[in-house]
Amino acid sequence: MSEKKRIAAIKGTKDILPKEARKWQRVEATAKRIFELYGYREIRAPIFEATELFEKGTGETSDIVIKEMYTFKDKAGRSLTLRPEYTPSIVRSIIEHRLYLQPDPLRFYFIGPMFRYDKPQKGRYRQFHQMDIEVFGEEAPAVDAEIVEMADYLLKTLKVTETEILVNSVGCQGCRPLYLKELREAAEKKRALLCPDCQRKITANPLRIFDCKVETCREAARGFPKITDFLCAECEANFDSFKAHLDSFQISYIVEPRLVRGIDYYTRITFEIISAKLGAQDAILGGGRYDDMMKVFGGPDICGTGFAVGMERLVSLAPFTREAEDFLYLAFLGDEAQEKGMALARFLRQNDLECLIEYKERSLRNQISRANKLGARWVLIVGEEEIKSGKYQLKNMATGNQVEVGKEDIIKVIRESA
RNA sequence: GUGGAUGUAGCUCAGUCGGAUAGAGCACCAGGUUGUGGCCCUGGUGGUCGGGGGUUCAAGUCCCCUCAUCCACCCCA
Repeated sequence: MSEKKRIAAIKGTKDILPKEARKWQRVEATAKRIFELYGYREIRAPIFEATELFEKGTGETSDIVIKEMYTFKDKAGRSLTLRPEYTPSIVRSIIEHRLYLQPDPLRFYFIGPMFRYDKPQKGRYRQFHQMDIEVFGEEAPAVDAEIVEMADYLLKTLKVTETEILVNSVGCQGCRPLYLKELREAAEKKRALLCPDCQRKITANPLRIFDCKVETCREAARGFPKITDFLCAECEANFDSFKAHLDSFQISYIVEPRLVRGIDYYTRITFEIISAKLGAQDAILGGGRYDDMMKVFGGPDICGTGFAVGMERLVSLAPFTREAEDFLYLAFLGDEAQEKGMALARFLRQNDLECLIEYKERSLRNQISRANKLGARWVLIVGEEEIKSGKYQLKNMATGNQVEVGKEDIIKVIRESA
């Protein structure tokens, strides 16, 4: 504590303390249950991979690869990277284990930490956690719609409200380059009206001009071409079908032609679910289709689609009612009672009852006071008299009522009152 | 990487114009009550005032640097 320099958690990381971890457990359990209902199965890949995996998968022009990766050399000189996202790992795993030759559907989910060297702020951390789901080998837009529906169901189940679903199509290798060219030309004509930042974006990433908050930029951007007007016939049909399925699910969404995913591999359908309660980092989850990644890694030509949920963001939005902890505090008086008490605690735990007992002698008043502060629902008193008679005092902390019970009846009384 | 705000006890925060042993509430520990919690009363533990340097007779207070946190840009979950 009073050492010269105390060691603190690394910038952008944080401890999830027990109270908070309880929320995470609830959210994760709910998500797993729902993912499994839709036929997804858990997959777990290593936390670090060959750096090349992300350079090729996430994309060498993406911000993530250019400036946000935790890359290091191991003792043999290999370049390794703490994963900044999960999709490339899954693709690698599928190829490595030839999972596409299995009869099982290629539907996976995953929960775990990711690492990006970003400047921390609200909803953004250097170690953060994502839940990912991915489907491979299904190109029908019905599956994209089903994914959005599943995400929607997850949020509703967790009682996350006031969210918006944004959808877009970023086109394919055929139509997107054409659009970008048109957009650049349109922006170039209005260069004088744009802020310095947006002038830079004209060449770097013209789609981002749409995000600018400067009024003159917004004004100018209104006249710019939209990707949705440039989709090729196939992409347009694909997008229309996707939207039609969402309509039949009666899921409302907003077509947002400005929705660009900052990862290079996306093709066609992309989507995001946002909440205004999150601040500047407003995406709870985001995803889309990546039809070319498997090929890029020398695997079969299998398409993929999926999304990633930001756990920190989701947990912060999910309302959480703390339930009373159903546990028993065992109060003992004297050495003999301590021995008896420890044996009793063991017995109760083996009968599936959470049980706490002190390790040093304290007054009964003190013990019951502690039981109260800790939130115990029951106190079992073990003193000399109880040991003699084999009957213990079982106190209900909420009502203050106290009954005398034998060892075998403790569990019974507690279960019956629940 | 750029910009702004904030750092005083475990938590929330006072601390005047630079002035004496750095405070409060909550929390924690003990006692008031030899075998019965919550309320109340009494006492106690806990701080190198984020760190370093400077100005000054004197710095929690003023100046510089640094670190951390928060917020925003960028980008994303």
